[in-house]
Parts: sequence; structure tokens; C-alpha cells
Amino acid sequence: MVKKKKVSILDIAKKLNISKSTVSFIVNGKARERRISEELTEKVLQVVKEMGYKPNHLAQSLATGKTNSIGLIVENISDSFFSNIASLIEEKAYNSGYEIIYSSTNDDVAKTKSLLRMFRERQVDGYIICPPIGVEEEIRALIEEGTPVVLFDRHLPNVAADYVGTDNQESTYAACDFLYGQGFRHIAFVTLVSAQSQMQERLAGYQGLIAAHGLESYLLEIPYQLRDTSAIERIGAFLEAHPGIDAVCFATNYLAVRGLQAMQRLGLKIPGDIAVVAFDDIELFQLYSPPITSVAQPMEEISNTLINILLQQLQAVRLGSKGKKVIIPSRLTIRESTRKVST
Amino acid sequence: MVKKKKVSILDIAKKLNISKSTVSFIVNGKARERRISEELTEKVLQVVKEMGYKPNHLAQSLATGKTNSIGLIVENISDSFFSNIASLIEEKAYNSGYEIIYSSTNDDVAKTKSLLRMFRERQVDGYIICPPIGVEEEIRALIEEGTPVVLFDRHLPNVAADYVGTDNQESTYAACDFLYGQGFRHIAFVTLVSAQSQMQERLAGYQGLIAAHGLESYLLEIPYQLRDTSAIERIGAFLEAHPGIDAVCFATNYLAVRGLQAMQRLGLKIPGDIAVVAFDDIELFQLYSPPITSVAQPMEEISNTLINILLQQLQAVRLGSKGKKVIIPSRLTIRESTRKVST
DNA sequence: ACCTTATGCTAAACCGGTTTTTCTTATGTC
DNA sequence: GACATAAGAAAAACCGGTTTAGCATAAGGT
Repeated sequence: MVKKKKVSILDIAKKLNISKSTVSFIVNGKARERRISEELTEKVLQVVKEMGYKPNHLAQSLATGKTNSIGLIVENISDSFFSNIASLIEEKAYNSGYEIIYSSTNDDVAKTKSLLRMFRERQVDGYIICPPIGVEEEIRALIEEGTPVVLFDRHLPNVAADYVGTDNQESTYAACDFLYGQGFRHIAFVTLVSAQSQMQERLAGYQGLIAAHGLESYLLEIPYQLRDTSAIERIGAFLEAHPGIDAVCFATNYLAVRGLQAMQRLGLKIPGDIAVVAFDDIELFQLYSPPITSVAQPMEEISNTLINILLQQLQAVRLGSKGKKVIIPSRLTIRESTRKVST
Repeated sequence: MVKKKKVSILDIAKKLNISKSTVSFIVNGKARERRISEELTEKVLQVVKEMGYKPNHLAQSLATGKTNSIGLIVENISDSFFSNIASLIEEKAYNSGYEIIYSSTNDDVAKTKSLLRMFRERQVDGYIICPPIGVEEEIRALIEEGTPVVLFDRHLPNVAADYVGTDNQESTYAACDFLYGQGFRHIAFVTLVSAQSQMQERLAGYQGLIAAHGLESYLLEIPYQLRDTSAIERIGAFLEAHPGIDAVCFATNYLAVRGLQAMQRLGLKIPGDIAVVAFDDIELFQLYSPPITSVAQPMEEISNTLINILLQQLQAVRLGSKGKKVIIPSRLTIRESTRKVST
């Protein structure tokens, strides 16, 4: 139970009566480059192995200024979309020698600021951020410092950061247009009260379709705080208040889940009484009865793009990010919930 | 775009023509204790604020040996169970000033060892680990070093680590017993080929019930590698091969999902043709049609217990963990899928 | 024989803090 | 007036590495 003292580079040096710089060079594979003899190199590596020397990462980071860690800031790690992204990013990062430090914002500005501060103090090498509105200053500051940053899911106006996201507006339009094509004419849109870019884009997609065909708009906006608790009642009340609605497009996966529960409670049959489309394809939608048509974001591609852009920035000779926006189109996965039932 | 130089403690000291130790004491609130004059204290804090000085966390960690970070090693962060635990733990940790570095093992021993090595080099202060079999040595080594460690979900034989888990055997027995009580007599158990403690315990729970009532055993064990890909076919074939089965207990949430898909394909009605119980309560089970009875692990309690035990170890004066096992009982959530249908 | 260059390694500064030790000066006590 | 003590702050060692500059010695060129 006694805390064994870890072997340091100095211990190795002393053991062989050489200087620690020599050990450092050898351990870092710079023996040849520094013209250190084969013989000594061998000996040092031998002792390193014997004594089980592992470099102290903190000391290394302090000296080099690189921590080999990436800060991943998501809205909520327990959300299927984010946990999948996290899983994919982690694997990629790990393969490139980076570790992930993650945290959930819950779209809380104060918490996010505090997280950014913590990450900054920890000197993470780069950031992958799903930003709430209100942290523009902080992110701009990071970028100006030359720190690699990529935003995803939503971007921030007036922040020239690299960004990876999906074609929210187009794919929402397409989803609603598909409903239209199936013959539905009273299409509702259930979304969050949110100024976030991705939500605004999705809303614009819906409104675009409404305008294009001169349909009546049925819009329900739910406050973020109520997305779990009372969303079911809200949606239920909304559907009861507008019995004419024959199809609903949900702007997020969790809203769709609440919506399905509301429909169950009201005894509405899908798609007979009402058709359903959801944004984000979660496992539930495939298994639900009936299976739910949804807009599937290509998570693997998004994750790959994110990590690639970040790694590129990390390697780059500080050119500063140019605010490159990469849009990865979503795919509409058509299932039973949008089948037109002959009346 | 020019990398602004961060202000260091030395910058502050120089500015005021004092020593950096004085600054350090003041910044760390030890001014009084170190008998530093009110006057100087004020001045220093003023300059600290003006220059926007933030201590370098790496340097602090190097000097103190504390990194204020916790390594969280789960099987797969994209699994709902683990991502929920992660989310809850992160929040708690954050409130105690700790950050989480996480990683998924995918039950790969080599990867886990490499992760443990990385975390160790990074000097994380403590570990929360869902361990695959095969890392006993490494974990024992951590504990012997005096590093705080808590295992969860499954424990390792011969590793005297603190552990938090659920009553796998009892709750599986209870789930199957509930099926028995509903009148089902041909109860199958679908599990993984796995020597992990939690899987063995669940299996034992099933076998206990079978033995208690002298029932016929229907056991299907699926290799971990096939849990996604071909599990549907496997389960389907199994059910077809044993048409007498009137109820199935699934040992994990994802096996249950595959099982439900298999049943869909075979056109089996739940619970009319076959009853279903699953381990772990995921959102899908509540919304599935019919809703699926499941064994719900109390995630919040598990997370709280985990972080509390770890924080306790972190504060403790190195007594070494005593291999305390905390078992938190699961709750059977009864839903439609296990209703006895009169024949 | 002398200068140059290559070889092989060491010394020392540095990264940015924490913490123990030491020093100076003022004050109080007998 | 001598001496102990306290106040206030500086100095220095340390954490464990990286990296630049430098110093011997040997080999090669003329």
C-alpha cells in the first residue's frame, strides 16, 4: 500500500551516470539525429524497460505546450445523437494519439463559459463544440489565440469558426415535401423555442414548404426547459386544438418521442389518423410500431469530418481557421409512419 | 491572429517587483496565513485581475501531483446505459471541481490496457471503470499504488476494488419468476457468451428459477462480436427451433432489441405468442408496442454512489480501498409484454 | 603540425507553478 | 542594551520533462 515512487528521467540518468538530456533524446527517438552512440542508446532503452520508466505527461505538456487532448463540448452526452458522435470521435482521436475531455452544456451559457475556462486552463489542444448561443465572445477569443476549434450541429452568427453540420433547411423541406407528396395537406411542425441556427434552419425548411404550396401553418414551439417534463401535454393539447392536422414533423428526436407518447394517449393511429416524420434517426424510430420516417444525419461522416478538420488545424502552421462551413446532407429514411392511407 | 502570450505568475511578480512565491500565496488565499500585508495583497489581486492572470493548470498539477481529473472507462459510450451514467457522473464530478476523461473499451482488453496506460501517464486522480476481463493485473497495480479506483457494472474476481453494481442474480430471478407467476412455463434466456460477472449472475438468476420450478431450460448464448450484426438471425433461428417457448428474458438491452426485431420478422405477437422481459430499461421499451417489461437499474443512485465512493477515496488519507461492494437493487418495471393472455 | 569538422554527450535554461527555508527588520521584554 | 520573537517577504528547491547552446575529443584535410 506504500505509494511507490515513480521513476523519473533523472533516475534513469543517474543509474547510468549520464545526463538527463541524453535520456530524453533517446527516449524520444532522437538518438540518431543527436548522434548518440548505438551502444549507449541500447543501454538506456534497456534500463528504461527494466525500471519501467514512463514519461510524466504533465511535465511533457508543460515543456512542449501540447497536451494531446481535445475538449469535446456537447449539449448532452446522454442524447443518442451526441453519444454516438462522441463515440465515433473518441475512436478517431484515440487513433491519432489524442484523448477526449468531454462535458455537457445542457445549453446553459454560464456552464459553458465555465467549461471553456476550465478547458483553457487545462490547455486542451483543440475544441469540438456544440455551442449554445451566448458564448460568441469566448469562442472568438479562442480562435484569435490561434486555438483549433470546430463547431458542429449549430453555428454562431458572426463567429468565423470552422463548422460541420447538416443541411437542416433542405432536409426538413424534403421531409415535409414528402408528406405533401403523400397527399397530406395539414402539416404541423413541432419544434423548440430556440434561436439556434439548426433549429431556425429546420423551421425555415418547414415554412418554405408551407409557402411553396400555400398551406396553412400549424406551428408549436416548446421551451427547452419543458422538452422532457410537460412536452407530452403540450403536444397533446396542440393536436386536440387542431384536429385538422393530418401530419406532424418533429424538429428533434426527443420532441418526436414526446409526440408519439401524446398520440398514444390520444389514441391517434399512425399514419391513419396522423402521419409522423422526425428529425434525427434513433433506434426507436426503426422499431416503433409503425416504424417512423425520419431524417437521418450521417453521423459517421459528420464525426470523421469533424475530427479531420480539427487534426488539420492542429497540424497547420497557425493559419487561423477560415470559417469553413462543411454541410453534410441528411438522408430521409422512409418508413410506415408516412404512408398515405386511403380515406 | 498572433498568439498572445499568456500572463504567468512571474509576470505579475515582476510588475510589482516582488517574488513569485508571494504572488502564489496570495492567489491561493494563503495571504493571511503567510502573514502578507493587507496592502500588498490588495495590490496583487488588483494586478492579477488587470492582467487577466489564470494559473496554468499543468504547472499546478505538476507541482502538486493533483490533476483534478477522473478517468471514466466504459464499455461503450454510445450505449444508453453508459451514456446516462456518464452524464450523471460528469455533472457530479464537475460540481466537485473534477473533469472527466472518458474512453470506451468495447470490451477489448488490449485497448483497455492501453487506455489505462494513457490515463496513468496523464496522472488522473481517480478511476471509474467498467472493466473487461483480462485487466486484473493493471487494476490491482493501480490500487496498490494507492490510486482511487471504483469498478462498476461488473467486478473482477480476485481484485479487491470497491465496486458498485446491481443485484443481477436476484433481479433476473425476480423477472423470470414474474413470468412464471403469470403462467409461462417455457421460459428462454438470451444472453451473451461472456464470463463477465454481471452476465454470469444474470444467468445464475435464470438457472435458479429453472431449477426452483423444475422447468426446461432454453438457453441461447450469442458471441459479443455478433451482438449487432447477426443477432437477429440467431435469435430468430432459436425461436423457430424451439416453438414451445412462450416467454423470453433478454440479458441486455441490445439483445432485447435484436430479439424484438426477430419476433417482428417471425410475426410473433407479444405477449400473445411470446412474452418478453429485458434487462435494462431503455426508452424504447416504454414506447414499444406493446411496452416491454424490464429490469430497471437505478442509474442515478448508481452514479451517485460511484462518484461518492471515488470522492471519498480521493479525500482519504490513503487507507487503500477495502474492496467494498455496494449492491443497488434493480426494480422490475411491469408492462404489457408480460401480460398473460388467456389461451 | 595545425585547423576544421564530425562525433558524442553534458550543462543549463526553460515551462509555470508550489512549498520549504531563509533573510531582514521592527518590536517587545527583562 | 542584549536577546528573543514576530512580521513581511524573498530565495531557492522542487515537480519532470524539452531544447538550445556548448564542450571535449577524435578524425580528416592540407
